[in-house]
Amino acid sequence: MLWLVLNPHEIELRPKPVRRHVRSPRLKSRAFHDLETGQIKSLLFFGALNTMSGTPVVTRFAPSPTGFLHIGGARTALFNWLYARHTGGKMLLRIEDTDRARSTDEAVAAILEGLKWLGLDWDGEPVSQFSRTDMHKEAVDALLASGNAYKCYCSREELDAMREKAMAEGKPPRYDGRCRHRAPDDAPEGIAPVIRFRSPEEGETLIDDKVQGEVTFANKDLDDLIILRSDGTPTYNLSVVVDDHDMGVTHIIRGVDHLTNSARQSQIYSALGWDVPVMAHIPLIHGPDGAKLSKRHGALGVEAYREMGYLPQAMRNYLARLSWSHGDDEIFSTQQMIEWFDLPGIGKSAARFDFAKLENLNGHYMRASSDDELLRELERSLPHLPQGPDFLARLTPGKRDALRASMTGLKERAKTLNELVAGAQYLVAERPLALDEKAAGLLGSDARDMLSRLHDALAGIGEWNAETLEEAVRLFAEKNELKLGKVAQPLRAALTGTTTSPGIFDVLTVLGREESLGRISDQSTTN
RNA sequence: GCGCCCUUCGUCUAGUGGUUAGGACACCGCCCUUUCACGGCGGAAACACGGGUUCGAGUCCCGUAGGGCGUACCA
Repeated sequence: MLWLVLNPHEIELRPKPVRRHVRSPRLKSRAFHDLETGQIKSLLFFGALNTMSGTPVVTRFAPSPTGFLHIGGARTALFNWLYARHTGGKMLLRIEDTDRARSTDEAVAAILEGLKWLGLDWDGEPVSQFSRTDMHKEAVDALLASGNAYKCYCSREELDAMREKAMAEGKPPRYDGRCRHRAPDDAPEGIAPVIRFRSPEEGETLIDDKVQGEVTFANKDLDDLIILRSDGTPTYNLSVVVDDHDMGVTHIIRGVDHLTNSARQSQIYSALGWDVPVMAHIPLIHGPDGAKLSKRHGALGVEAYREMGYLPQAMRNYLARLSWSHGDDEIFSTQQMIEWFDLPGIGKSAARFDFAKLENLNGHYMRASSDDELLRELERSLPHLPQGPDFLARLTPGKRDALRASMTGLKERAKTLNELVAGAQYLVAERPLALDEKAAGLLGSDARDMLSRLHDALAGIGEWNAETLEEAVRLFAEKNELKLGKVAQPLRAALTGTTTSPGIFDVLTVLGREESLGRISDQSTTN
């Protein structure tokens, strides 16, 4: 809850009937329209109740489409989603595209795609804030009519000068209110005015935030903000209030960078005679070096994480643990996350993004996946992975079977899907295999001699399976008075071109007799 | 500059006046072992600093330092 503390003088000055003005026919009809769809009604029946007011919880995620969905936005979306799911409420999606110059359709698509990949769904259709400007303007008119807003004719030059002057005097840079008391008939010629909100000059505005606690702002530090641009389009702080109110948002969960906005919005809510939703301002995510997240420190679009081979469930789990905790629990299913998530579990300090931990979690989820699940996930992801398309092109049905058969051994050696692809390269490689440096180092002339003898020993095997192969290789090692490692490592190098792979008998089995013997032969002295 | 917020191992965090300050990641060592992993066991590692309040402060208060956010006709 937020509320506004007005000084008595301010209240007297203002025309009182704010409530009547805001009930414009349009706003009212919207509300009825919602009721007619039956959505509200069904919510009342089936939705969990917001303990604060007894109404169903409605959260929203409201990104601005000026770029991809970055990691901070993704976590904000996750928290909103989690809270809505936890309470049995709804999460709405609203695209804050009122800045036409900076908003793009590509960004909208990227945000939607990012949310879908993360597995965060929303209720209803995404709402374009820009499409609702008529309604926003009506609220501006209502504010104007009630005396809670006024026209300002100051030029940008004047405003800049104002700011510089205030800075020089060590005061907060703010609008000095010079048009605040201008008489309506005192309009300068030929200047398209902006509309400013008439904010209280004294007293303070208190935000009772579910995460930040009670935060107080002196009203003298909050200047008269522009709510309608000179081109007649509404600005963010006004639009947000109107939309959140109209869309029935009960809980606003967003980054702390909005805290000051919330103070101003709280004043607008009051002037409009509306209740302020429950607020929860969550800490931001910092880069690994503690500085603000930037493109160089992990503020990548979620699609970048997909390209790095992370699993959505790992991302969800990792993101959930940033500034939120449930005791010592570290790894939990999405279902548990929903059960456990609540606002009191959110801390106030910012968290650094740690790729090492994300990777560990990702490895955990890969290992925890069944072989089939992981194979499906990999196939879905291949188009997005750097080596994916090439790998996919080589993945014949037979090799896909081999991949499936090798998954158990492969997945515990990979922390990302990219590592999984790298580890599976030997399955799709063509003879003769290229050897990496370490593998080449393993294949001296002694080893190559040994390989030709081993080739002959294996060629005579009847049934080609892990058991018979292990028996044969161990026997071979014994006869040649070699430790198993002395045989297995060169064999691995010949079979995979690397020094790292799943168990060597599994490799032999999956590759099959012909391919295995061929690869061994390729590296033998006599072939 | 001004306003608001933050500060427990390197990192994410538990902790709500009395704990040997716990867990996880990362790191180090050992075990397992055909490689690499996985797994198991063990280790090192923190209450930013200074004042109060209290019989007793990581926990409450004040200050200092450091950090973050905000300060637009962006959202």
